[in-house]
Amino acid sequence: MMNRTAFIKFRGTNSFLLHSLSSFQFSTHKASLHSNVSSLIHKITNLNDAMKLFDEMSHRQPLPSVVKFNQLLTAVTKIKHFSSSLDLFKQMCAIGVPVDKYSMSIAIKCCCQLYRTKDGFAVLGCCFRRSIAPDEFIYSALLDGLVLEDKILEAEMLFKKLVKQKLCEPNVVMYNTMIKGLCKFGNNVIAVALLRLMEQKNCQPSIVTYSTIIDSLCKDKLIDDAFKLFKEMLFEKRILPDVITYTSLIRGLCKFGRWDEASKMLKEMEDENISPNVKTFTALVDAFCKEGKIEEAEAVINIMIERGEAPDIVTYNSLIDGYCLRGEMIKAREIFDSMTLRGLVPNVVTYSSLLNGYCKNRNIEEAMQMIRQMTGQGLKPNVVTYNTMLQGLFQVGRCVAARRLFNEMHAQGRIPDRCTYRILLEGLCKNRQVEEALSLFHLVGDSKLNSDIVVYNILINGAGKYGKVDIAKNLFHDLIDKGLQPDVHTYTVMISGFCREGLLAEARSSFLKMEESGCPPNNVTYSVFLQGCLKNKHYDDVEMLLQEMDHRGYSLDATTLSLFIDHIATGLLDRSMLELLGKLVPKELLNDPSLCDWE
DNA sequence: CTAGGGTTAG
Repeated sequence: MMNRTAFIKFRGTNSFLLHSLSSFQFSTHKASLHSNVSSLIHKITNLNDAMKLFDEMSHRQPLPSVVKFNQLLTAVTKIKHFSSSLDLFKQMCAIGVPVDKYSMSIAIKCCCQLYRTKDGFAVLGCCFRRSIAPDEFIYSALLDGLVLEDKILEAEMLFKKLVKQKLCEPNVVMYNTMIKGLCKFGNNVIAVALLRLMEQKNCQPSIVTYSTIIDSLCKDKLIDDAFKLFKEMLFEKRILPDVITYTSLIRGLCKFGRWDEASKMLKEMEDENISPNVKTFTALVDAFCKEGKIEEAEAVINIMIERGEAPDIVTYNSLIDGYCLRGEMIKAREIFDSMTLRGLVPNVVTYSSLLNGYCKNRNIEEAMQMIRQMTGQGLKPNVVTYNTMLQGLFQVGRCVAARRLFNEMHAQGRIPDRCTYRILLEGLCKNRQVEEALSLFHLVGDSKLNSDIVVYNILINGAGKYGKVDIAKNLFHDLIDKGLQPDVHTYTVMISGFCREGLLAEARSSFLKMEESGCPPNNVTYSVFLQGCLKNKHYDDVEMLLQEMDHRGYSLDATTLSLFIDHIATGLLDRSMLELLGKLVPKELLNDPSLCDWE
């Protein structure tokens, strides 16, 4: 190894000497760095090293070949520093490196990954001007960019144009990108059709093709279809699944509570010598947390640590969210702190979960403190964060503060989404400002926001609660006119509104309409209707309703049960009803002492 | 020296 002085002497040129002296970390490490640029590029793991190397390269006389620069850009792109990579590309142009097709394709890819596909097309224009013929890599990057920006129609147009004008024959990667786009919008059927088309065109689908569609099917709860495709891939195409394919299937199974099958899959993958990785474990952690099974989630984390897989930010976020959902904020904070100690930096998702937890616990002060902490760390609240906070403020009745926050959200350039809108409407209704909610609704008018059954459910519920049954009825007709499909909630809030006004006949006819419309009542509907019957001393249907509930395997909630008990205690209902009621007591209430003194 | 698939929050 050369020492520092020897190296400087060896290099000789002034500019390099000055540069080296100004660089604090100069050492033998850099000497070897010079001797073989390629091997150094290979070892690039952080942006800083890459930038230094670029600087060093650009000061050389003569300049290293464009290939070396491309290699460096590739490395920077691989660590996802797209905008730095673009900067370097511009510098290459500026210092006169003769950029080629590779450089161009990297630049285009970076634009696209930065959600600047438009700029990507501008660079494509440069290609034409410099008579660099774009290849499948370049078109593929552009397609991916369009899909990334949800411009699926434009992607489709580009794809078709490539075929029609014979600009390039779509290959498996391009098909996969198109399939990803279709899946992103839930077009599973068309995605499969495209898979068939590529087979027809003799472009063999790959494991990526199958995994993309399998994942999408799992997300849409079509697990059995996913397995059909999985078997096709395995037995007809003889393509072996990998950890990604397994993880998608396992996530799908867990998410829908099919734990036994999930553990069978886990075993199967281990038998195939495919080890679960962080994402596989995190899928398990997340599903357990969402079901409130935090102990199991913690156990998974312990297993993964034992097996040498470090939980990452997503793993911890799932766990934190699990504790927040259970309202165990002290535990959530503990995980948050331990995560920070492990050097993991909390992100917007972490904070949003905590915020949600505090809001649900009606601890607005802590939530506000959390927002301050997150902005203090340079994180900008996003729509989800604002929505969470808005909901929290409305929940504790702080409508003015909510409005102020809504204005701030606007000022910060965050565009309210359909959830924001629902939260505003619900918040206003819950705080006795139904008129305000309705005028907001009318202000929004015929926009897509109002073609939402949930919006109608909120307003009908709001109107019904404040004795405006006529408005509720109008809203119901309005939604039918729009071609929207009423759901269980819609009928239930209508029934609730009718009952509140003592309009039992109308409640009854809505209830009966549910079954006809293929939207059978659930246990909430039964409870609401039964409470309405009892409160209005309208006992004709009660026994029949209870029997139906029993047949459907539903149970009564605590409120409805205690109302029944009151009615029996005061002699309004006959004690013979007790036997039937006993069958409808939910298991978790059986040990409740308050319900022991029935007899 | 380039390309495509799986994770978290309202």
